[in-house]
Amino acid sequence: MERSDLPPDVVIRRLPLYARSLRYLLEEGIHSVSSQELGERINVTAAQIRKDLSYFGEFGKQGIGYDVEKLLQHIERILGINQHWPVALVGIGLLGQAIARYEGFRTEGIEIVALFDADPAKIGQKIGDLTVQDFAHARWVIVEKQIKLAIIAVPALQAQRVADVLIESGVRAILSYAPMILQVPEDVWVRYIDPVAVLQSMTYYLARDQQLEH
Amino acid sequence: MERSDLPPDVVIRRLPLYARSLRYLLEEGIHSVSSQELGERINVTAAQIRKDLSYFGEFGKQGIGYDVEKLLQHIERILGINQHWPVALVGIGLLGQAIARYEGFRTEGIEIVALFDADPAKIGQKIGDLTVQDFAHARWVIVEKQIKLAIIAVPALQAQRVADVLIESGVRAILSYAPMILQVPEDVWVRYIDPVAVLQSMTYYLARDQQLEH
DNA sequence: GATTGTGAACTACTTCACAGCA
DNA sequence: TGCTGTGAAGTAGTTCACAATC
Repeated sequence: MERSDLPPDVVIRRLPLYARSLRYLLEEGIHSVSSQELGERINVTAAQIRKDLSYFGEFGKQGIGYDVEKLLQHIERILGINQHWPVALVGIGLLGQAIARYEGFRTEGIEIVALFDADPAKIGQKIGDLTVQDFAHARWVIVEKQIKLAIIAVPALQAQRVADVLIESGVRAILSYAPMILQVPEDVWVRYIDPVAVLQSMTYYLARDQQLEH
Repeated sequence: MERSDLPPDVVIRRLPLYARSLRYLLEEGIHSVSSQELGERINVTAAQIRKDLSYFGEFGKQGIGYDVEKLLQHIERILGINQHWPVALVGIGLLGQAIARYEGFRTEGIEIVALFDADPAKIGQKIGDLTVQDFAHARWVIVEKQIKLAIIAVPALQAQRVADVLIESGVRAILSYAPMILQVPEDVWVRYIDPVAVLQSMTYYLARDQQLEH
């Protein structure tokens, strides 16, 4: 393969799963792994893993496999999660609070450093060591802290307005929990967390199987 | 196209987005829509929408487009969300509580009808009109209420054990928030909500753009 | 005139299968 | 001998482009 081939986005989206699995291996004290073994843990074929990694270099040893720690470091470097990425969270409802307190977000490159809400009842409230700030001041904080990544956890109808402000302030990637497709400039990345859509896509298969039973 | 072609899973996963957009159109009082207009709202090409729908039948009118209400009904029928799907939620931490209280889950086919946790401090607690039950009793409840769908919101290391019990009890589709790939029989569907992985995949592009600036 | 439904063409992604190396 | 890295083959998904038709 030409190294000039850009890695497809599907590959980029699998890398965090590889990284996580490698971290679990390390915790178990396993220091060497083959593409086969790694694949079995995360339900991906061995060929897929090898092909994915080949976009970025040669990290394994024939006859042996991969050094877990080294491969993890390579992947973290590729993803940029060896760096520190400050994240803004907008919307401190129940979901926002759960996100703000979730330990899993305090790992590998990502740290929530600012909380925003427009509700006066929420502004000033403390969550962990952070204080909820007025969304009206978001711009200043985002510029000041050089925040490029944001999480949106506001109701559907407010999501676009919030996204517009964030992007204007310098945010370049958004993770949105709002059930609403956002319109953004093409140099901004948006991904969605949409549990309802996910459940509704699974009911298709359940309904179909139910048919077959009768 | 042969109607006998099975719709690919990507198509099934897009249907809930089409349905949601159609509901929003109805709320705006719009009763007719072309594939072009619908596509612009959800950032999907017109051809994609038409092709997707063609797996299931012919729902539009040449020169006109689609009747919003009728198309919505067709899609809800296809997805099986015209039926009622009782859902079990396991893990009533902060995230579980946010999920249990989230209004968005109380729509279109889906209803959380049982809450489980293993923590004695949580068992008996009321959330909305539901009472948190001991996970040890999950099996009986799942069989009794014929629950086929479950949401897992427990820590990573407990997720597999929880999934095993759920599946043994009759659950056939799982939405997991745990950062852990589950091993399940092939007739069980699993999907993941993994915000950390999503954020970490976006840092790739941010890091790359940062490179280009220098 | 506008817009659907759909084969055909195209693009993207995955898997195969094996040379090459430890 | 065992396992990687990778072209080639195969499979899946998207877009094109246009006949059909409202």
